[in-house]
Amino acid sequence: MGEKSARQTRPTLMDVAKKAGVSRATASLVVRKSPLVGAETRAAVEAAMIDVGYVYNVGAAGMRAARSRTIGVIIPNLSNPFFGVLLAGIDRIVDGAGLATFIAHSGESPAKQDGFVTRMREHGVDGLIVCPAAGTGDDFVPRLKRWGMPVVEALRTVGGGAVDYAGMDQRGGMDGAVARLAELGHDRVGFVTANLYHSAHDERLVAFRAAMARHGLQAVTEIEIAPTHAEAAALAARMAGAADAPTAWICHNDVIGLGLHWGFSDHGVVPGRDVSLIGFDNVAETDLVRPGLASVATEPGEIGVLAARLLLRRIETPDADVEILTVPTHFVERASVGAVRG
Amino acid sequence: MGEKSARQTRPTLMDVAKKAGVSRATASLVVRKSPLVGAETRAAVEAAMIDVGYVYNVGAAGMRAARSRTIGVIIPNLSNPFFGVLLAGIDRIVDGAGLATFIAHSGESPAKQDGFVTRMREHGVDGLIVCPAAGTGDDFVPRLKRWGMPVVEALRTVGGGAVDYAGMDQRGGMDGAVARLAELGHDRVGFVTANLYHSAHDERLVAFRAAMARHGLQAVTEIEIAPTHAEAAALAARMAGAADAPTAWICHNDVIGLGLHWGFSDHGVVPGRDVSLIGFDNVAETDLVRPGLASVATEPGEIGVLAARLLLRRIETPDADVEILTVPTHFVERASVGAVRG
DNA sequence: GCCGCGATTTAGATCGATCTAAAAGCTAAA
DNA sequence: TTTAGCTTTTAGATCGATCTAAATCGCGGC
Repeated sequence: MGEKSARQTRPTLMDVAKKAGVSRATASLVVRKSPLVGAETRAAVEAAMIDVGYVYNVGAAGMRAARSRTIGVIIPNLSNPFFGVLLAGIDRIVDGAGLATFIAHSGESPAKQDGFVTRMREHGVDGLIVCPAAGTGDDFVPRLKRWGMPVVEALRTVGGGAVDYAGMDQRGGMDGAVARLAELGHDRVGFVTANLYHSAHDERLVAFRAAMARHGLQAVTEIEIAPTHAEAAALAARMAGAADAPTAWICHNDVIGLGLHWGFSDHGVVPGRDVSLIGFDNVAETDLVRPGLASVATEPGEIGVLAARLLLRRIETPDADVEILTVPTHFVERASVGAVRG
Repeated sequence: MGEKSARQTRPTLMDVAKKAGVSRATASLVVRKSPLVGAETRAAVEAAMIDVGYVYNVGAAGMRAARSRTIGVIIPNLSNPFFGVLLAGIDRIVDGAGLATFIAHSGESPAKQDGFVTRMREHGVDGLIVCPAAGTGDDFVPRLKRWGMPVVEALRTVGGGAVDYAGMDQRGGMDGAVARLAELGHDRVGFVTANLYHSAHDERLVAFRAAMARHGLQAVTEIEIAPTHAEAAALAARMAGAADAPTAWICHNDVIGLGLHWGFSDHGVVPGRDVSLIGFDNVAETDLVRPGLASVATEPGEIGVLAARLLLRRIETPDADVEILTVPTHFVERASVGAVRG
């Protein structure tokens, strides 16, 4: 207080230049690490920068250079740790490349998502990584491309358009899961899917049907519920006493899988003995329940890394060929899976 | 392709002004919703904006106006869903105020955290919400304030300096937990804390001791471990057979609590019957394990909302009095807690 | 008809960097 | 000594908005 009456104003490149006895342009070359400046000039400017406490102004720089050194990420649901890990993977690569990340939480709402896209455009982000909210319209990505925005889709894709994509190969893990069930003698297998419609939703369902057909099993039931622990537990309660219920269940994700586990256990149906359960995503909690929940492992962190790399490449070379990257998935067996009771 | 050979260039306020037949300055007043412009002029400009497909350039605006309409958030660990919920709370308020959020993941590393602070300053964020990484030095916040950066601490605080803070009142929930244990006849209670040193770590320990003293109980053991499921399970394995082990455990967080639950269960020590367990944070998973893990409920989303409000206020009025906000916590009983075995 | 006053509108400077194109320095060849 | 050809440095325009201070427009009162 009172030390300076004027609102404090940060030193600019001009101040640095003056201090170092060079021109603004030369100082600018130094901050950009251009090879054009002489060694002693560079040293003098760098010393001056420290001396005056210079802080680079990315905004001003980006204005002239027409790039913000900023990207945007739109995530549908931050309270799912799965997306937290994805985000951490993205951040690692993006930060390593010297860019900063805007984050937005769509809450699975396409309307909110559109709002964020506008905001990101206003902020002039250099590119966007999107995991589209369930129910996103087919025109979403084409519109972004029409605006010249570099885009990468992660985990989910909409509209089937030609756009870079980083996701997972659902089939490998699904096949492993179904194969194991077949081996254990299960022939009536149910699938529980979520009522959020997006590409991963469909892919897992399709992968399930394909794997079942491949192993000559019949899908007794495909049920769709809201992906919450409580809804899944309620479903298990209904199934616990049902005649001709499947002897094994595969679930769209671990939230549903853990919920079924809860519901069955509470009704005296022991997973791994009376019913077999398999989830998807292999989150940390699958190890905590007794018996442990078998699950298909996916690598959200790795997918984040790939998505970020794709985006950086797209920003660098906007006309590069579209690339689709998938990381493999694999079945992780735990005690929730057992031989069919006979 | 080929429609325009020139690299596409976004329309500017100048284009809008020309289209509407007004000056750049007037158009600027319209986008800023100034009451100075006449109704029909405003309408004409707004029509022109839509007509030319105008996108506001926040960067350019911020340059002159010396504010970026941007804030930064530094989070220690995105894979913990607790922080995801915090982030969602922050985002809701910040977005509502028309600002965008930069997010950074320190991974509990003070060095990475410093790097992010630099990046945020370079981007000219209007303020910062920080949940300081464990081990952050006492000078961290004072340095930020010296730079004139509006700061709010969330969940954790370092250096005890005068700075806005949004956190939780650990004592209420802790007291509820200890009171219930006393009522059930436990008199030997252990506490498991984490080896990550930050204010919340200390607060919970202090709250534990105070509550124990208040209820005339003795703290048999205070153990410090790495906060992972596996470490906690290993601890439980060691304790399962130990003579004079506590009859009840309270844990720094649910990760440790769930890990103990796992370890005890695997060694035939049944939570709620042979030992009582209480966690902290009341994450969704406490309901999934059998018996359910009792826990102290905290509200990360609510804390995020408060932190965001504090920051917006601080940005608005930099000289406002420092405010410390805490949301109450409360004990949530589940079957992992039971009467001491006689 | 002229003046004053509130309501609108505007020209021009400005924010802090980058870009372009040209100037200045330097060495070595003619 | 001059010149060609580097390397290094620089002046000045520029990005797209906001700000300041002044100009312009209407309109009622003298």
